[in-house]
Amino acid sequence: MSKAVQINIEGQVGELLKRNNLSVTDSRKKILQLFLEQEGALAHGDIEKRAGEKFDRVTVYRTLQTFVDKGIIHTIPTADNSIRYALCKDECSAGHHHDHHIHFVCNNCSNTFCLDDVVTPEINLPKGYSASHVEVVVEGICKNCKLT
Amino acid sequence: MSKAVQINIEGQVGELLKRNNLSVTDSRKKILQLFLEQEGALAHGDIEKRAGEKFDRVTVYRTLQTFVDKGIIHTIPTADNSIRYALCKDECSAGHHHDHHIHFVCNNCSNTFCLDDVVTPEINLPKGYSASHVEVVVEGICKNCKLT
DNA sequence: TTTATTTTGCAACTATGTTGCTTTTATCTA
DNA sequence: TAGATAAAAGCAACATAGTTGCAAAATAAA
Repeated sequence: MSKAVQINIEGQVGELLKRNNLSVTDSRKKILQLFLEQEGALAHGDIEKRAGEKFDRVTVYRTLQTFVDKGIIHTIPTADNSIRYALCKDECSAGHHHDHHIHFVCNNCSNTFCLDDVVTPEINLPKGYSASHVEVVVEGICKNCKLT
Repeated sequence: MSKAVQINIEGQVGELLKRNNLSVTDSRKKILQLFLEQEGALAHGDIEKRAGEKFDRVTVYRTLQTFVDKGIIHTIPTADNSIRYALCKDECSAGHHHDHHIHFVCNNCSNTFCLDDVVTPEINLPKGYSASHVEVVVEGICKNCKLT
């Protein structure tokens, strides 16, 4: 990553935290930075590793929970029972997530992506059922891994 | 449950195990019976509790894994990071699951149901992505919990 | 019924997630 | 900018979830 982009991300991080009424701390800056630098989603374990063993495990848990609560990141359930986290788009706010896109898990690189342009389909439920949220996770091969 | 139905289920259980080349043991019978008696899906914890503390935790893990491998049950990922298990329809076989239905998690009773009649929709993926499996989990209120 | 194979239970271990409390850090205000 | 106040981090201890190796027990086969 170029120096210019690096500086830009550092600027974004402080902004984003303040906009959500969060005090700006080292761990929050570092973890948020990881998300901004990263194309796909991150699991808790990834973050612990990539934060350079600088922060306590508990801090990572609490930071992620705070970010979810504030609508900065959202969770993605996957078949292997390991929750992934990814940045929300701007429409999300504290206590109110508005992510209607689908998620894609690559069977090759095992990265998880938000496909922001693919909205969740309407599901025709049987009589008596009513939906409040629809989660779609597609498994397959991502565009970086496809055979050309 | 009536006596007649009970006997019928016990019969099914042995059949189902033999058909899948599994030796018929107490724990397999008991756990499979739980699934047959149950409308919704079961989490690992449910099974441990409802098997009456008769079996070792490890046995439950291994039995569930065996059933998944043989195509007797399938897993359902949920947002709270607790995998649920449910019976497969007959089309599934060892190493080859064919479940194309969607799953429904009730926010009231927190039961999980397979909606076998609702097939997973076609998803239009961006260029470069290819899908091998689509998982749809709908949250909301189930037909047993709806206000009438 | 005996033998061979599979499965279970146990013990120990690793990983994952949570809670209470003290110390440290960030923010607010004078 | 320094001190007061509020928030977050770190630590320790704990709770839960999941795994592995191995000996004992149960099942299936001969």
